[in-house]
Formats: sequence, C-alpha cells, structure tokens
Amino acid sequence: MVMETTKPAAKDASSAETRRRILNAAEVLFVAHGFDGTSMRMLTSQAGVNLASVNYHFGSKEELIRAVFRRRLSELNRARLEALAQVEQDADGAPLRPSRIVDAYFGTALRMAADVQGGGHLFMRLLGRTQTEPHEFVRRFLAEEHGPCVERFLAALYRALPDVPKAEILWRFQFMIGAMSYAIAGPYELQQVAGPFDDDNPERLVGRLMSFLLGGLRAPLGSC
Amino acid sequence: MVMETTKPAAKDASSAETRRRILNAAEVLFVAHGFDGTSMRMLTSQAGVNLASVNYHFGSKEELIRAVFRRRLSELNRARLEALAQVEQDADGAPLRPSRIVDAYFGTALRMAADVQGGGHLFMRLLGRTQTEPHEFVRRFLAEEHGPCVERFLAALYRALPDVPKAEILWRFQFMIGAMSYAIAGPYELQQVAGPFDDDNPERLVGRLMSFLLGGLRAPLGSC
DNA sequence: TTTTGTTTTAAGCATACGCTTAATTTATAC
DNA sequence: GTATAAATTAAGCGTATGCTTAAAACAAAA
Repeated sequence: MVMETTKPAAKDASSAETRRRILNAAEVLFVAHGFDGTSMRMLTSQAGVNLASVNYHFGSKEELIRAVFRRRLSELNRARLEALAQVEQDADGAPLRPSRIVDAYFGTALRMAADVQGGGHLFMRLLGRTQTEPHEFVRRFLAEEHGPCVERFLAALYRALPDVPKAEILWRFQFMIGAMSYAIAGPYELQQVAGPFDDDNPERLVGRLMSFLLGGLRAPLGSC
Repeated sequence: MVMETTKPAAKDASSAETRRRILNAAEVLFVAHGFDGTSMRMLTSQAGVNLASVNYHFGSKEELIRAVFRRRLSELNRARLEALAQVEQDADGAPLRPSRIVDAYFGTALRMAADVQGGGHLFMRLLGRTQTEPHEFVRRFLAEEHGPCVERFLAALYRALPDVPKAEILWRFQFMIGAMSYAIAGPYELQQVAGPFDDDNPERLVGRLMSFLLGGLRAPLGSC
C-alpha cells in the first residue's frame, strides 16, 4: 500500500491532484445538492475522475465529507486563533475589547467567505448549514473540530465581559453564529420579496454584520 | 374522485386522520433525517399507514413536503400578521416602535417554537434549516408562502426607521432570521464545548433573543 | 341487497445508490 | 530493461429508492 523504501516523488503529485479535484467537486455539489443529493456518480463525473476513485482515496463517502470539512476548517480555525492571539498581544495585558474578540472569530470567517474564487465562499455556505445537519456524524465531527477554538473564544469573552452571566454569553454566541450563517447564505428569500438589494458588496457585508453583532452582544440583559 | 351527490360524512374523517398521521410522522422524520434521508418506507411505517398512502393522499413525496410546510406556515404567518395589526392598533396612528414590530414577527415564531407537545417546536426546527435547503423547490415554495407576510413587516420597519437605509434594514432582517433559527435549533455544538447550559428555559429564551435582536437592530450604522 | 365510490393493501417495477473487484495502466526503483 | 508498487478503469453486486397497479376492503346511497 505505502511506498516504504523510497520517497514518493511525482507519484504523489498525481494522487494529490486527484484528491484535490474530488474535494473541489464535492464542495460545489454538496453546497448545491446536499450530501444525500450528491451521488458518487455525479461527484466523480464532475471531478473528471473514475467512479471508484473516491473509495480508493478516501475510503467512503462519509470519509470524503469529513475530508471536505477538514481541509478548510483547520485553516479557518488556525486563522481565528492567530487573530485572537494578535488581539491579546495588542491589548498588552489590558482587558480585551469584546469587539476585537468578535472580529477575530466572525470577521475572520466572513473574510474567508468573501474569497469567492478560492472556494472559501462555497465552503462557508456549506458550513453554515451544518448546525441543523440531519447526519449526526457531521455534527459530531464539526463539534470536535471546532471545540478547541470555540473554547478559547468563549473564555476570552467571559474575561472581557465579567459582569455578564456565562449562559447569556453562550446564547449570544449562538445567536451570532446564526446571524453570520445567514449573512453568508445570503438573503435569497428577502430578495424574492423586496427585489434585488441595491448593495450586496461583500466588503460592506463585514461591516454590516459586525455592527449588528456588537449591538446584539452589548444589548441590555433584562427583558426589553 | 369527488363525492358530489352527498356530504362526505365519516369517510372524510378516516381520510383526514390518515393524512394527519402522515404529516405528523413526516414532521418528526424530516427534522431527524432530512428530506432525502427519510424514505417513504420509514415514513409510512412510522405513521402506521400503508406505503402507497402518501402517493394516494398527497400525490408524491415532493407534494407531501409542501403540505407539511403549508399546514403550519399558514397559521404562523396569520398569527404574525394579527400581532402586527394589534401593534398598529395600539399605536393608534403614532409611529410604531421597532421593538413591537420585531416582537410581532420573531416573538410569534419563538412562541410557536416553544409549543413542544403541539409539534410547533419540531416544525420550527425544520423551518430554520430551509434557508440553506438544497432542494430548490422548497426554497421557492417557502419564499412564496412567506412573501406577503415578510413584505408587510419590512414595510412596517421602513416606516418605523425612516432614517435607516432600506438595504440596511433588509440585511438586519436577514441577520435576525439567522439568529432566531439558531436560537430554535439550540446550542448543540456549544454544549459540547462548554458543557450543558445552566439555563435553557424556553420562556427566558424569548427574552434573551429579543434583547439581542433589538440590540442588533438599533446598532449604529457605520463600521465599528 | 345491490350499487357506487373511496380508501387500503400487498406485490412489483424501473431505476439509482454506495461500494467492490479483478484487470489494466502508469510511474518509479533497481 | 525488468520488477514492484500505486493508481485508474470498466463491469457488476446487493440493496434501497419513489412510485404504480390491480385487487381487496370498506362505507354510505339507492
């Protein structure tokens, strides 16, 4: 199975290329038709590879799904933690501003989502729908992948907002994730009603969402 | 096909009962496994009816999906419009307070979602995932069903917030829908990280979300 | 009771699914 | 070159899918 005596050389290049094509096709089709709605035959023909390639390279459809997420998610969460570290460094011991924490988490994601040609946009749309994903293995896998990153951000928010009950912060974090997901998914339904938006510049979307999220995060606690 | 000479009597009761059982089973299984993940055989056996019943009563699986949404959505949007009418009546000609409008739309939905035993909770979870639904006929159908209601609420918000650009209101409405969806879906992932919430009382959830939404809606416009 | 229309039932059809397999091709190592 | 491992290919396996159908069961009308 594995070449043990010598280095893989160009052989792996071919293998890696096939894997890349499969992952890219999977990203496109999973967003468009869902996991169940994307058959191996659709997928492999879109990728221009043989039907058996997915099972050869990834083992199963389920493992392919995991690989699709893994590829992008590790980079996203790395960027998030790096941004958070930068915020902490800038603060230089002083308490962190909540707005900086929120930007490190959600701003980083939105900027990845703005990367249309690199595929980040597609992936973020895929990621946004997984909270309510029917397949449990997907939810479980994502919870594991996100876990360490989310943990650190929550801890940062607890410290930055010592007067706010933790349960409240957790819920508001949940709300913010929802708002972000729908920001990325785009206002399909509203456009049907209100006509096309006069402004759907992705640059401005970051500012719009950030403003909204911070307003929500800083809202008074009691009932309104 | 249709009994024309006499009134249907008890015959329809049986028919309606079968339909009701199918719709209820569909709601449960669609939430748990998605549309594609729910087969006609799963569905009919859960409902305790014959496999052919769905096609007999609804025509196809696709039409069944539409019927599942129709049943609850007409009631939800009726309640929303009624709540908005009440707000307008209370205002008695004066400008509406945005918080009242938001409550009429999102509070009504959340209160329906709090109705666990009546099935409203299940349905609202189903509804929350449809924004990013792969099947286009579902998104189109929902846009049509929601259209008139959303249109009226947007118009109300435009009037209540004359200084805010319409595009901004539309986006914030989109963000609010996302936050609500995730509020209803529940913080599954965060619970994995932060442990079980010390408070997930659905009563308080309404207050929590309302506070967050209003904070977001009233946030300053410029970049932060 | 007979008739008429509605609903339920069991069996089956055509097709699509994920995945496997044996053979072949391709590329490198010796 | 020959040997060896990796990757690709075409064919096919067993099973599940949505849906149809013809017959049976049922209920109300005449």
